[in-house]
Amino acid sequence: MARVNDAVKKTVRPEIPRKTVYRLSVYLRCLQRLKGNAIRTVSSEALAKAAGVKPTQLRKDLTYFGQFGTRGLGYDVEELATMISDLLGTNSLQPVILVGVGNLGSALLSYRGFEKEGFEIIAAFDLVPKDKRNRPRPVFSMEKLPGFVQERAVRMAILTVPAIVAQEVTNQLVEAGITGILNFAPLVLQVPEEVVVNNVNLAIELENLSYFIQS
Amino acid sequence: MARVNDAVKKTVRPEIPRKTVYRLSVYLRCLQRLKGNAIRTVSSEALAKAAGVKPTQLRKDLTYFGQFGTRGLGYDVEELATMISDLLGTNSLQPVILVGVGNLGSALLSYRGFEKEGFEIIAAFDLVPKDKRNRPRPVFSMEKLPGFVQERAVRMAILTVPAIVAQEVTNQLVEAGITGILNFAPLVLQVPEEVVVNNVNLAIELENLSYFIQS
DNA sequence: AATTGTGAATTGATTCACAGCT
DNA sequence: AGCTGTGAATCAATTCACAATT
Repeated sequence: MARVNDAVKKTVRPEIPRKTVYRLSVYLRCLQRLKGNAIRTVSSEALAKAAGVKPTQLRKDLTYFGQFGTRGLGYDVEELATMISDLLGTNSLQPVILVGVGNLGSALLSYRGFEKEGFEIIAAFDLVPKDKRNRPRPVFSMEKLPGFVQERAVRMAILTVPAIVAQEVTNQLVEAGITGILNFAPLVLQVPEEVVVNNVNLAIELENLSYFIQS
Repeated sequence: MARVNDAVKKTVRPEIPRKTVYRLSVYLRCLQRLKGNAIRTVSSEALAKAAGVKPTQLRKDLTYFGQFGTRGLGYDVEELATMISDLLGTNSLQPVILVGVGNLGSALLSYRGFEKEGFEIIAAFDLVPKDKRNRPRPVFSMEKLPGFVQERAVRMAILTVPAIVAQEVTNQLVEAGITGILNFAPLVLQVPEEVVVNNVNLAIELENLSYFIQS
């Protein structure tokens, strides 16, 4: 069976490793801290140490996107922070919706930690209408979702529904135009390839710890 | 510069990739679902599909720990689930404490999703005493922590304190005998090497999505 | 003198290909 | 015949080593 298109090779995109993009976020946090301390310049060594990686890894990560340092001197904190922020698309506040207002969902709704990182949960959706007391955001019924997403041009959703309905809700989200899903349901979501899913599973994180602390 | 101990090779431990251990948790979830559906036997192909990986990866992952299948037949669902659960140390309910009862901390405290996965948050700690209403668990002041951890032989902690105090609190945890930390604070914790830290950072997950959904 | 940027080397993870059981 | 288990091959990520630059 001859491989007809061995030479075709996906397409030209530089293909940045996902881990590199994660680390970019970590670097950004460190840079923000430095900026807060009025530090203007940082070497790859110092920044890498703060981020918990090796200096060469930091430099290699950055070269995927260009050259940002000055040899003999290091990186300009402000400038590097801006460039990473631009890259990640977090310079402007991004609207996010949350779907599934159960225990964890409510929890995340009242957690304001996202805002200073460039994200705002602008609305939540659930099958069953929720008690309005103590809710910092509107909770709409699911039928309102498609219209809302379109109107407000929302692209990202936090999914905190029970596993049994997660795939179905995901289909609705995709249908509505959501292209990024932060999934807390413990299952593997099937999505078209233009949609990105990041999974967070706290039980799995605990299990993982559990394994590594044994003996 | 001759490499004197090229032959020495760390030590004998099989050195399981961390990603393999994560996937073990995913396999376990899938097996539990199968078990719920009264399915007794599964092929690497079917299980891998459910877990969102390639069959060879599943098989390779398992071989780190031994041989569990029957050629021509597949794996016994029950048996494989038990062996993974044993391996992860989640067959017996594990006590976990939570430190930092702010927004996210309270959220996780009221989230009961851990229990059916083998973990129980048996107590929470905070610097400032908390309103007791609506709290499903006791919230103790930090001074009580060392005694509690020792008495109840707790080894794992969920850390949801503000970043500014996270390192200091971590030191206290390590001092008290905690060896596994699930860290939600957005910084890199310094710990002795026998202590394992898993980081969960929701803002970073959103940022990462944000990057990948661009254009 | 200090520090970046980067090909080359190395290390690690995944996938292939098939031998070995049942 | 079907499916696992695994060494070898491939692919990807990290680290090294050093040339280039300020």
